[in-house]
Formats: sequence, C-alpha cells, structure tokens
Amino acid sequence: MKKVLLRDVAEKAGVSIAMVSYVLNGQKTDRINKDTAQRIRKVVEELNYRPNFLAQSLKLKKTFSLGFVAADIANTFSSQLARIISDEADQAGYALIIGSSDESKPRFERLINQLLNRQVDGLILAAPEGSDELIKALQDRKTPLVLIDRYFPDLLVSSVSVNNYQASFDAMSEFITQGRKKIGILVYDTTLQHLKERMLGAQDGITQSHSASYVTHVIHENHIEQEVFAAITSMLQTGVDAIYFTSNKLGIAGMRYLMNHQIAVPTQVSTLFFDETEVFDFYPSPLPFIRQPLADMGKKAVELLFQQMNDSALPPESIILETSFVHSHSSFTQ
Amino acid sequence: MKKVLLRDVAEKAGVSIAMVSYVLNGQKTDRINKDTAQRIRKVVEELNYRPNFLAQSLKLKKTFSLGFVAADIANTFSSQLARIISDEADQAGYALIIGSSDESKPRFERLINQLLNRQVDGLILAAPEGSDELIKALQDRKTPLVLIDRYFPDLLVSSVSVNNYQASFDAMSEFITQGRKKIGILVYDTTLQHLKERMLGAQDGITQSHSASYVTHVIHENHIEQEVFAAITSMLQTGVDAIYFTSNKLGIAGMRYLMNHQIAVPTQVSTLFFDETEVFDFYPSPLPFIRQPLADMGKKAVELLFQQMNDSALPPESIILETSFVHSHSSFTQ
DNA sequence: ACCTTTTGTTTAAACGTTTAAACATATCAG
DNA sequence: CTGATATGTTTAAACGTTTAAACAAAAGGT
Repeated sequence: MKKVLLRDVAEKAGVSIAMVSYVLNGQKTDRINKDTAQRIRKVVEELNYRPNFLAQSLKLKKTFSLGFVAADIANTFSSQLARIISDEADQAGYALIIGSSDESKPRFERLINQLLNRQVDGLILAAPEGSDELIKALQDRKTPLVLIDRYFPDLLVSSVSVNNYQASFDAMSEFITQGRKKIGILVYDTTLQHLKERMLGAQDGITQSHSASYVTHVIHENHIEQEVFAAITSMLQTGVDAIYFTSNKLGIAGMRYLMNHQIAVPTQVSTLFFDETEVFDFYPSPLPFIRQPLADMGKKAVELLFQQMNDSALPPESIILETSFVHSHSSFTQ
Repeated sequence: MKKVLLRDVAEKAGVSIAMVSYVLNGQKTDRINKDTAQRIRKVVEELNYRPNFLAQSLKLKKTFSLGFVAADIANTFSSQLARIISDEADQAGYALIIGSSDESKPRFERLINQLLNRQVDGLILAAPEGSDELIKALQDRKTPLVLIDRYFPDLLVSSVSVNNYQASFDAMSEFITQGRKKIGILVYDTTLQHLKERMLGAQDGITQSHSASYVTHVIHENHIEQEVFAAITSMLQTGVDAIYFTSNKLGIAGMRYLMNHQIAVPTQVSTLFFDETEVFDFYPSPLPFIRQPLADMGKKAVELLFQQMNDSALPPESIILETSFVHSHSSFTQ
C-alpha cells in the first residue's frame, strides 16, 4: 500500500498541491472557494491522507518534539517526571524523546547531541554533576532549554526546582519537637547544588535550634547500599536518634537496613526522607517525608520551555516550588 | 549562531556538496582523492557540522526512530521495559519515542497514529484490550511491528511474551507442597489473553493436583484497591489459605491489605505474585513471585523488530520466554 | 596519436511539504 | 467600457540532504 501524498489528493480533487496544503492548514480561508475546500476535504478523508511530518518539519524548521534527559530513568522520581512532561507535551501536540544520563556527564553530552541532531525544538534537562559548561554552550547557541530539579548557582538559565534548603531547614523542627538530640544526615558525595542545599538546610536548621547536634555521613553513588549500611551502623553506635535521608535512594537503602536489623522506627530512631516511594506504604509505621510537587514541576518546566521557544529573547526565569511535609503516607493513594 | 550546512562545509573546503556528502557517508571511497577527503573532514571538524536529521530522513525514508507504546508507563513493569528497549534502540543508533496507552484503546490508536505520522521505522506495542483489528490493519499496511507482553491468539503477528499459562500452572505446586487447601486467585476482568492464561494455568494446576480447591475473584481495573480489599476479606472469611495475585498491581493492593490487617504471611495465608516490585523488599517475610525476564523481552522485541524492518517479507515470529520462580527476594538487589 | 579506462569531481533531481508571488477571471465603480 | 479590486487558483522556490548520472582530466594500451 503506497503512501498517500499531497500530490495524490490534489490530483484526485483536480486542484494544485498548494490548494490542498492551504485548505489543510486553514490558510487563505477567505480566498478559497467553499465548494473547492469541501471537495478537497472529502478527498483527504477518502484517501486518508496523513501529512509527512518530516517534510513538514524540514520546511517549517520545527519538529514539534521536545527532548527530556532524565538523571536516572530507573528512579521513580525521574520516570514520574517523564510521564508528566510527556503528557504535557502531548497535549500541546509535541512528542517527547526521553533519555537517561544515569548521572554520567559523557552520556549526558551524547544524549544532548543526539537530541539536537534530531532537531528537537527544546530541551528539558536534569543535568548531572559538572555539566555547567555544556549547558552554557547550549544556551549560547540559543537552544531553548529548561533545567529541572538540578540547577547551577552561577548559571543564568531557566530552571524549575524546589526549595531544597528551606524544606530541609524547616523539616528539622520535626525532629527537634520530638526531642531528638543527635541527628544523622545522609548525603551523597556530590557537587550538585540541590543536594548540597538539602544538607546545608538541615545542618543550619539543627544548629539554629540550639537543642540538638548533627553528624553528616557522605555516601558515594556507586556503593550506596554498603556505605549506607556502614553509616547507619556507626550512627547507631554513637547514639544517633534521628536520621535524615536527603534522597530517595538513600532512604530506600536505609529502610532496608533498619528493617533487616529490626530497628524500631520511630521509637529507637526517627526518620525523615526527601522524596516519596511506594515502598513507604509497606513499612509497618508511617514514615514522614518531604514531598516534591512533581506534577507542578513538570508542568512548569514545559510551560517555561514553550515560552522560551516562542520568544528567544525572553530572559531566563528560575522557578522555585514549595515542597510539602507529609507526616504519614495514606494507604489509599493510588 | 547560524546552523552549519553541508553547503557551508563544501564552500569552505572548495568542493561540491556532493563530495562532502560522499565523504561523510564513506561512499565512493575508492574514487575520492585521499587529500580532498582529508581536507573535507578537517573542515567538517572545524565547523562542527552536524547533519540535519530531518533532511536525511526525508531523503532516505528512514527516521532511525522506533515507537514504543506501553500499557501504563506509571507501572514499573512498563517503565523498566521502556528503559531496556530504549537502551537497545540507542545502541543501534535509533531513538525511541515512548507513549502510554493507559490501557485505553482510543488513546492507543491516537498514539499509534502520532507515531506513524512521525514516520517511525517500527513499532513495539503492548496492546490494550480489543485492539486486535487495529494491529491487523497496521500489519496489512506492512508496518514493521512487534507485540510485547500481550498477544492475540488469532492474530499472526510477531510477538514476545512469557509462558503465562505454564508458569502459573507450575507455581501452584508451591502451594500444594505447602499443604494449602483453598487457593484464592485474583484476576482482572479482562479479555487480555496473557492474563486469562495466568488464571487458567493456575486453575488447571490446582485442579490437576487433586488436593486443593480454588476460588477466583475478578477485579475491575478502576476500583482495584476497593475490590481487592473486598475480595480478600471474603476469602479470609471462607477459609482461603493461599492467594495468587496474577499481576503487579493486584499484588501491591493485596499486600497493603494484609499489612494493614496484620494478617500473618505466610503463616495464615501464603502468597504468590506474578511480577516483582521493589516493595516486596520491605515486607518482613520473603514473598515468592514469578519473575519475567524483562531484559530478554526487551532485547528480543527490538531484535525481532529490526529483522522485520530489514526484510518485510519475513514471516511473523512468536517468541515465548521462560519465567523463573523466585522464592525470596534478596535484599541486595540494586 | 587515438581510444579506453581509471580517477576525481560536479550537476541536478529527488524526498514531501509550505508559501510568497504570479496569474486569471469575475465584479464593480465611475 | 475601462481600470481597479476582489476572488480563486497555480507556479515555483525553498527546506537540507542523498545519489545516479554526467562530466573532465589523467593514465594506459596499442
């Protein structure tokens, strides 16, 4: 079965290719004869004509597709974000091409190049460590672009993120009012600003309470499980009575430990997580956590990106969304 | 900063556009002067020329992109599959456009149309209920296409799936050797063959053991939580001592119930799941499940698809992969 | 010396659209 | 009845590549 072209429609309707194009795109409606238009539309229907996206894109210099490079698509955070962005893009008639850098800078760069080769109209990026210059270069090339989740303090780029510092700062009061005295903070060994801020916020929050101390353990990405286990072991030995997990994955590893070692939560140690996971549901006691407004983040990012695409002269805008503190995860979230 | 075109390279290198194209595509290598080729390559480098994918695709009638329509990308099963397929495609130089039908046939159809408009070179589909004719139509149009996970018994299309019937059948012996007498089976109200086979396999397995009976509860997709809760309540009242959850989501809902109601697993009721979830880790006792070979499924699907794309005359092939029975989920899977 | 190959390069059409500009005919004002 | 204007449609160039075919010059064979 041969592909139906504009030419085929034109031929069958007895008009020029241009006419068909005009009718299909709703242009020159005031000029075109109603009957002709009707006839063309009928033929289009009959032949079930579908425009060739490639040809259109080539001509219009617009592919109606966006690229999203996630940090690690295996992580629920990324995949939920991807889903939201995809839906959002979809509604605007855009397709989303998704990549995952797996936190590797070279891979990130490769993905971006691929996306640009494919002429995506804009990018939403969860940038890995050390990718600042790369982002800068993209910006210099006037590539419409929005950072999500991650941001670089000395880079003036549009971004959507959450109040990492403040949320962490505020959350510590939870431990304080519980009367916790020694708080363990688990962080990654990273230069990523948003993670550093989670740590700093927590530390400052504790310090300023004047009623508790903290100990920070730095975990390396490639040995999460082992290092988290070691960190918690050490913490418990040194009388830590509350633990703040600054990320998703750290939290999961931590809970696995506490579960396996039958540590009573929150009696023996109190816990707090940045980010939510389905697994929390399955812990016998409620596990409080800081929730990021995923849907808003995704929507805002797409919105910002579209703005950039429509007006490249627009100055970069940084949106910082509020997180919320959730005391107990309802069993009835679907 | 202007886009660098083939023309720009040609100009700077003092040759025709064709020469640059030939050199870049490694064609006519025997004819082209080594020095000229070298010079061209140098200019390409200097100008950092990137071919325009659209123009290439239009000319070559190949977009080097595949479409994957997942059943529900929010489900780990789908997203893991997506990740594998994406990686596999990537390695072959193909991009993956992902959609999620959310088990809705109209949405499925819309997504497929979008993907075809975008001229993807092939499709991998987790088809929702009742989409047989649609698949058939695609096949008639000679669209390279592979079904994954789901299949339609009377449709001769390439597909990759697992031994749903046999796996369920065999798994029941687990309950039998435990001496379980009344087994509850939780299934969806669906016409999807793979799910029906999971149910039938289990039923036949139990029947043929001559030592236990079963009761089947049908759950409707849109009220999973409530209906699963009701079903389990009813089962427990009628002396069911083992439950087989035929899917991921049913299992999660079920475990949530058992957890909340402090039902002892496996002492009071034994459980068995089709599919694995991270949440299983967080249950105090090990939860046995049937594992699908996700990676193999994804790889095979891509492989099959590429075969189809290379030779459209190839007859459809159905690959059925083996599942494995996992007794206890290791706490150290990353 | 002349024809044939070989080597190296260019020309030009094609892929399937969009759209400015040109064209043709009908309608209208004076 | 004529020039202007409104109405309806077509022509042709462009988007950025690929590639068959044509061309030109050098090398080889007799």
